[in-house]
Amino acid sequence: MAKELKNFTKRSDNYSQWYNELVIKADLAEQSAVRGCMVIKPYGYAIWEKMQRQLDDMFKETGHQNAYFPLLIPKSFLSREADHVEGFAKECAVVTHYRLKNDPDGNGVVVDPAARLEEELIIRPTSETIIWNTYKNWIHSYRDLPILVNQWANVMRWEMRTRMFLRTAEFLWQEGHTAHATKEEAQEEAHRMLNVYATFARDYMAVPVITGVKSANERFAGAIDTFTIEAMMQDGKALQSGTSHFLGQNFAKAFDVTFMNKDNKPEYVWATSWGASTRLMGALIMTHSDDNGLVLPPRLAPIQVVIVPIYKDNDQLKTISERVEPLLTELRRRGISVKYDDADNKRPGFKFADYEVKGVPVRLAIGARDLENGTVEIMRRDTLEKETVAFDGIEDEIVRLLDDIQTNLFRKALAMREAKTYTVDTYDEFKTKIEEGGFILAHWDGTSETEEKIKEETKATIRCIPFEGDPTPGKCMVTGKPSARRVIFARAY
RNA sequence: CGGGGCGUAGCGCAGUCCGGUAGCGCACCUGGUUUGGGACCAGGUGGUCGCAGGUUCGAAUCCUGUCACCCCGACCA
Repeated sequence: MAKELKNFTKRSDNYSQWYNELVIKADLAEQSAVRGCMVIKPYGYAIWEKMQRQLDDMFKETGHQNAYFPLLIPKSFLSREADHVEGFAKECAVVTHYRLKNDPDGNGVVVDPAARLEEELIIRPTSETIIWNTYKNWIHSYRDLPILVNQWANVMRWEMRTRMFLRTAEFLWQEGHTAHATKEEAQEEAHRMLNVYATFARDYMAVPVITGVKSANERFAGAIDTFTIEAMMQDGKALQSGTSHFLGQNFAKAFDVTFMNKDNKPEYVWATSWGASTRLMGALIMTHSDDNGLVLPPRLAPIQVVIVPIYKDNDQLKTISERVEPLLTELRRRGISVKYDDADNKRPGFKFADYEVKGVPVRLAIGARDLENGTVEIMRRDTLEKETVAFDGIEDEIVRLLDDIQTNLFRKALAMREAKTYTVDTYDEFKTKIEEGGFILAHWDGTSETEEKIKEETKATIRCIPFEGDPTPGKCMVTGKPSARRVIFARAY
């Protein structure tokens, strides 16, 4: 076993440390010089780009268009919606000046006190306020509706504790902001976009998610309803991976956005917003990866197939390259991203280990022995199984294998979640079980007080009130009061 | 903001208790041999020891101050 792999922290030893090392060793990202911020490296960004492209296609298919709004938001905008301020005020970065000058004492530059802004600007923690301030000018009549806009942007939330991809001070995301003439239409939109996220998670990330609605405590600041997709990581903790909000008329009222309906009566506009961030990268990493490094689902892998030649001299390399050339062309023709790594400054063993850490789904190795026998060695990253197969017709085998890996990853993740999902009826049992990690289905009386008490005593929160699953009513495990149905509890990231 | 830790070469660390010429591994450079699971040998480059004071003939080491960063809590996607 290779030196570095031996030093690689195991999932079972320290899950957080394993995650951190993985992000760095797989070349996804690193800590930046700025507190709580992250540098996304080219390989990590390539994965994000694939996610972005796919999500963007799905947004377009559901009738949305992209636009861009400013990074800076006047402070007064943020205070218009009461709950919204409450939720974000504590974590906002604020721009107070617009100029620097040379330090009179000769110590570089200082903020020029003469250049103080009359009204401070907030670096957006989310864009509802600036967007609704803009929508006011866009919407006059029911004929202007709906507005279905999405923005790809960065936002900043000054978190006290950060972790790469899962919680960084600055993060990349998309935020959809829609405006509708009726309540029903807005509610439908919020559900539609939640389903887009759930489909994306399932079909592309191979991450099974539970869809549901958040309790009042966990609701987005300013929303009437927050819908969520919740995923389970391998340590049993929950990760909120995307949210969709039904905002009612809250922002329309705060920013005075009305339209004339068909009856020539003014009405407040109904709204939704929905977002998914680079946190999805964290979900992807933590769901599939193992003690050998990253494991990527083929549909999001920047490199789906890597081919490593094994040779003793240039003549051999030349023969192998000639053999491989038509295969590269054929795979690319089929839309498979393939890398032929004939770099001479790394030995094959190093390349094997390196692509494994980086999660490349399929690896081929071809050497003199294979040339003689008309074979090639093929390895799949998810199971690490290797076999030597006929070179002819390998394209079909690769296609089949990529497909199989994609399904297998989802199946494994789902099996893991099911194995760690428990149904519990008493609070005592709950307290024991929560220590093991995982999702707990339990009855809850629907009050914030009970939820708060459970959170304080066990660190577990209600992840969501699921849309699917057993809808049978019962009694709250804490208070014994009536419960409409079981909800999902877990400790969360 | 509370509680703990750390700061020494690009990275990971030892040296600090007990002051005496700055060390190790990885990486990097040169040459050679290698190439089917992270190669080996030989030689070499690279450090104001976080910063500022103080004690001392002499400080990475002792003292005072200060600044970072990391981990555990409170906050959160």
